[in-house]
Amino acid sequence: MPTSIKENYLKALHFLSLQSGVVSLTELGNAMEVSKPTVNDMVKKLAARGWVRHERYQPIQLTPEGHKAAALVIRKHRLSELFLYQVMGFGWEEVHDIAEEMEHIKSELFFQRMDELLRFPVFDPHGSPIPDKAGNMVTPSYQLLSHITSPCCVVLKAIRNSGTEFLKYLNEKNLQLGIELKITSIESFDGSISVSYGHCEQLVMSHSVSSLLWVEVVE
Amino acid sequence: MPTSIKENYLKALHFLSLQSGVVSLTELGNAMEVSKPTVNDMVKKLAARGWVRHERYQPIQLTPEGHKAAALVIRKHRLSELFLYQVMGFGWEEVHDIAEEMEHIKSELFFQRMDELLRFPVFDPHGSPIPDKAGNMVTPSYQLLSHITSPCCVVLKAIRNSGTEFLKYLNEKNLQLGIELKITSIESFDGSISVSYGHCEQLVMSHSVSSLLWVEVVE
DNA sequence: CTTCAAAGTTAGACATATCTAACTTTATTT
DNA sequence: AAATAAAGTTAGATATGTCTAACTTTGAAG
Repeated sequence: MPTSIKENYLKALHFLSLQSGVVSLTELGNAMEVSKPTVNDMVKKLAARGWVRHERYQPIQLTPEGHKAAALVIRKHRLSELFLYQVMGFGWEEVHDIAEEMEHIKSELFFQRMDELLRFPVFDPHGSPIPDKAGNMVTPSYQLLSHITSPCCVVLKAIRNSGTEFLKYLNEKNLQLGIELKITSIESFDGSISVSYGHCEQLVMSHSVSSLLWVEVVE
Repeated sequence: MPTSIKENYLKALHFLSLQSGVVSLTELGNAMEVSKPTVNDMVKKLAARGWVRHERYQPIQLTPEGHKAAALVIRKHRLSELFLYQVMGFGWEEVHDIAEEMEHIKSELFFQRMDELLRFPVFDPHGSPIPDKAGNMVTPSYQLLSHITSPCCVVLKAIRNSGTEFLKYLNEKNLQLGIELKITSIESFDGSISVSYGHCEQLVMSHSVSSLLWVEVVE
């Protein structure tokens, strides 16, 4: 049985290994805000349970079982977020922190009922895919708004960061998932992007904002 | 901050001290299913935090702060039970175990929203009172069905034990809160009670069943 | 191809929550 | 009042998750 601390290590390993597939001890330690010896010990325990592969001085890799265990925690997290949003009426900027606690509830019944009530949803309130009971999730091929190189129309599909502050910023600007953004200009020197949408004539987004928004180009 | 383990000790202390106001180390150890030295250590920690009063070789007593801390955990538990029952559609026999996990969620926002959605309820699905945010709860003056001495009509108001097995038994017999029971006879030698209600002509309840049902006499 | 900083490991420590075995105190029983 | 069982305490051990300080390995730069 993974303790909730081990579940958090698994989640961190999952997200950190998205790019290269492997994770360094130091990276994991930074993500979990613990020292290197702590990570080192924990990685041994995770390896003993078959969730990671690790050889001395080598980077860490999640095993298929580790990936599945991580996905099932992420499933609980994202189902919780959607439940908080849809059933309990929380704002999308409030759900992450509460879901961070709910994801460690062990009762399978609880999440099964949630899943049913929400009609087996595939996306959470931030547009992230919800893994199914087997730990599989869809992998939409969105692009980061910051990667768009020429003016076009895009639809906002997902938010890369579910931190409260950033979501509050989006609320202020009336930016919700599904909204259509018309890109009017791209400043190549600082990467800022001007968009218009809804009742907003022009919003200039810095690169640090546009790099957190997943979009889909409208043909 | 009480860890979830300390919260469980506080709950146990609350329930065990209902009768006499004090609790022995041994009683608490039995309730928590831990050894006496473990209880002894924990009691020192609880005392250090001001939740219990304890002198060597003397019984343990919750302080007012301890009582309040316990009541706030019980509040989270009972709110969760009602939420699971009313909003999520669980049966009253399913909610206890899930609420046992939910009660340790720290987010105040979560329980505040629950409270609002449920319209500030005063009783959980088993008829137990829900403490308010200050830790105060109503104390209804019900009687145990097993204490009734002469045939009369009573209304089932609360269940003393929220264990799954007992509640499933009540489900089978179609016994719900609010139902009116006509007591037709009382066997003084074994304490069994015959009742009729709803579509049931006669049900003979053993003392062990009737001593778990809180009722109110109908005038 | 040596040097050296970054990455990783080891050793030893601490806090929490638990245990068993042995000892002390309290209170009841004769 | 002495004996004794029950209740409570102490001592010493274990598991988990964490730390700092010191040491080793790896790999990149000169």
